[in-house]
Amino acid sequence: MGRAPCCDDNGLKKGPWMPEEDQKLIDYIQSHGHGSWRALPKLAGLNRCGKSCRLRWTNYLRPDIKRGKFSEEEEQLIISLHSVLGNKWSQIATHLAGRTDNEIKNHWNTHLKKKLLQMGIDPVTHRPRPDLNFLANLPQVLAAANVNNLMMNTPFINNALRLQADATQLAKIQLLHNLFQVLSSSSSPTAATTTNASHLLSNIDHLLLNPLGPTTVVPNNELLRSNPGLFDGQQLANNMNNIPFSQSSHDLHDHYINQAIGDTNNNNVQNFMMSQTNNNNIGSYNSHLMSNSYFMADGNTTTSNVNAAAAVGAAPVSSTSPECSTANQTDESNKVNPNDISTHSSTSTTFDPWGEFNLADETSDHYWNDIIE
DNA sequence: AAGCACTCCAACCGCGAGGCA
DNA sequence: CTGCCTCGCGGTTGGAGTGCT
Repeated sequence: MGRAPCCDDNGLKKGPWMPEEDQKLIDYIQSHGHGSWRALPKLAGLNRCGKSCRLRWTNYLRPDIKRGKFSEEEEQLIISLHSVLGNKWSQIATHLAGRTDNEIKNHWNTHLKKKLLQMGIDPVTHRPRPDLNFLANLPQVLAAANVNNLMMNTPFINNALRLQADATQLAKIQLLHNLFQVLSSSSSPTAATTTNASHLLSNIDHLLLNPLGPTTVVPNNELLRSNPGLFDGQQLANNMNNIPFSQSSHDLHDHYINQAIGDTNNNNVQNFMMSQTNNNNIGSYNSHLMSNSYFMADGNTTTSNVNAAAAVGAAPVSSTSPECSTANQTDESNKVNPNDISTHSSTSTTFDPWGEFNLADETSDHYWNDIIE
């Protein structure tokens, strides 16, 4: 019923193509075009089904196919496009000249997916993975990110490395946010805890923007005393098992990027980024959001991000299009319309959200490593 | 050198969309 | 409107290649 007959039923050849078969296919298509793929094998003298011929031509023999290793730029573009389009390989392929959907799909499954996973990024959602397996690897990721921080001070920022640092920063944010949730949902909170948690939560917006910035402080000893299990690894793990990476965090991320992205001409954003960079935090939280929205906070754009944005602009993904209705699709409502780039504002702040808490000396990643370990 | 495990990618499979009678 | 047919897409597989013990 409506299905092309299986090759098996017709005694047609399957499996790898011989050079002679390739040549017959090339010769025929070059002189006649492919026409009906179903009819082609007979006309070309091939003992193959039309489907097999079509695949061989489109994935291998087509003259405009570019072979060889994927460049760094191509990889970045694939990642960017995948974050927008999901597993729409054919759509992604239209933006990489000479690459086939099959090739891109293979490269994604064999290389890029692993790369993202190693960086603690969920290859489906392009967000940091909320699971504890990632947290178990966080110290290594943090160590790697510290090395990468140096490279991120260069004008031409490597997007993959940026993503890696983003993962680190977001993992911290996630940890921070979940700690607050643990605090605020404590079954027997002390008055001090309640006050502290309330204060923290009321200022979480700022904390999310600047969780480990120059004014980083940690809760004082009273907070720790009243929550003896708070920084206990096992208890933290148990608690976090029950707390999915909260959507509200995502919303806050997007909220802030929407503010920041509109301010690429505003020195505040650049100053903020610089302050983060100078404090070895590189504003990667922002850059994650920027990369998700295709633009960098410092006003620079990477080729891949520009291309991705252009791709979206050129071929908008409609939520009503059946082509784009899979579960894998990224939520377009979270994306920033590049056309809106001048409509937002950002503020530079010196507000200290930790307020009542004592300053701590531990402002480095070691502090976080210790918490996690 | 042999055996095993793992990686990579060309090719296949099954499904759905769309055209057409 | 219905059913047949073709095409394209995304997921999966199998085997060649490679590295390790």
